[in-house]
Amino acid sequence: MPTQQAPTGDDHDQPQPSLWERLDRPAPAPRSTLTPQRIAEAAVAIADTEGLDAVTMRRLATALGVAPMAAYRYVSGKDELIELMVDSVYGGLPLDAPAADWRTTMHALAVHLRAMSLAHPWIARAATPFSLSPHQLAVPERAFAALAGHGLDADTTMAIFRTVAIYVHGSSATDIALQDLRRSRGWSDGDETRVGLAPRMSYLMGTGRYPAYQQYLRQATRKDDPDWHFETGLDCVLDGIATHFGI
Amino acid sequence: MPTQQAPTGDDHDQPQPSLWERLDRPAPAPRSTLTPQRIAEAAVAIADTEGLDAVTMRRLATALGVAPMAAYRYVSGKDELIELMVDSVYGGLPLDAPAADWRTTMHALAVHLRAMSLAHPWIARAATPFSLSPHQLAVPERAFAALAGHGLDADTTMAIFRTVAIYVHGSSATDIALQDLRRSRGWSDGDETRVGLAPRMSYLMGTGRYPAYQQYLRQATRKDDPDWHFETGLDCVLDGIATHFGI
DNA sequence: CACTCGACAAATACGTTGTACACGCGGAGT
DNA sequence: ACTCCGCGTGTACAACGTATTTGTCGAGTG
Repeated sequence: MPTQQAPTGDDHDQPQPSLWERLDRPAPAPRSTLTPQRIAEAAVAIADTEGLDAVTMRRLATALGVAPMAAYRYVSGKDELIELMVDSVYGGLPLDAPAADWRTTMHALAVHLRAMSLAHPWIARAATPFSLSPHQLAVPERAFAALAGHGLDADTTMAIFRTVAIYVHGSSATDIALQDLRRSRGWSDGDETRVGLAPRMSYLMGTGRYPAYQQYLRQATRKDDPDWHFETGLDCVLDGIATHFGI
Repeated sequence: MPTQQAPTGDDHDQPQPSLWERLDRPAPAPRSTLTPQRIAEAAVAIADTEGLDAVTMRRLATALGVAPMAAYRYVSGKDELIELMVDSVYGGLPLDAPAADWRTTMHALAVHLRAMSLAHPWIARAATPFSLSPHQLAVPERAFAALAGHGLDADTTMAIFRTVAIYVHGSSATDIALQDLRRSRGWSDGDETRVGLAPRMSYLMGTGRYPAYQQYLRQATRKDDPDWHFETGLDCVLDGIATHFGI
């Protein structure tokens, strides 16, 4: 029913709603000042607790206590909203003073980036490692500074940073994908996940087309240790940089 | 939550026969015009030419010449549709016979995976490198076979594959993100992109907060050569594996 | 101090999406 | 020949992003 509760229906009878009528109307609209920061923080909070898909212009608006379209004064659309969210999170990245050697600095950078991704599991899906936002740019800036002074040319420096950044980004994204699968299926620990995946697995292994993979499943002992995998891969990447460029 | 539709009572054996299991059971009947293969191919065709967002259940249905809901007989929802699309593309991956040494095999695998990602630019966004679909599983299977015989334990073997796969995936995803940005803004070559990005860039550089990055921009000469970056990073990763594990 | 006006938020509306549900048809098994 | 089951159709709905219109606050001006 297209009902309309607007009290201004027949105003020739009563020029304006009476004082009492006005009095218990919901709220005089506290005129909360909206800022990009507040918008970003609210959106990040929603994404952190309910996932990126829960970040809806309407949901964001109710979280901010404003009307659905209010945020459009500050962002041109949802894409910009997400850019804003990503930059906001990168703003919280700890960029400690560069260590003596490049490797320590790059390792620390990688660890911090990973921690950031895991704390905001939506960010890997929302961001490319190389967007041109102020706080994201601070990451290559730090890396370039750490790599300077080894006689590397600009392209090589970028290639090194790119390789590390991509590895960290992809590694976190992989961990998070599994985490999301778990959450969406309601599995808590690794064993429950294995049980949940068992039908699919036993079908696939039953085909006999994956003997090497099957052997891996039987012998592996660190399948549930993403940190070990992360560190091992990162060491590989850093070792590779060191030997490939002799630094 | 007691959520189980079970429209027909023959599934008390197994709750869900898992897409893939259903897939290679004998062709149900020639009388139906719709098959998972046809659905997957049509969806992939749409995604290839118009992007992943253009893959809509309705759009897919019209491409197949059927009613909007028809595909739901074969996939339980859009998620399964995308799984099907990804597996279909992986099915076209050339897995040539393993070479003598692991490095050649892994390098070839990486190159083929990259070619596949660039040919279907939506796939990096749609897939994790480690989904459990039949054709995707063939990739680690091949890698494990290539790495066998070096005395590596199962966890290490997986770590190596994981590192390479993540690098390839992330590298392609990065290239594609830039490509998408170009296409969405209508920029054709690298120069046009630079012109389009100039305002943003000059603002950011004007803040003076990124001296090292600014220097990179001045000195770099291979900014538009993603293949060079890919190969350089891949060589790093493979070198790292070789030295880290002494193989 | 009254008034105007521009900036901002509210309200409403539209087109599109994924998908639940009930229906009709047509060939295979009895 | 009749039945039944699997397959495609049609209709419907809630939720989404966002364009457009409408109201209202508060600073600037005389």
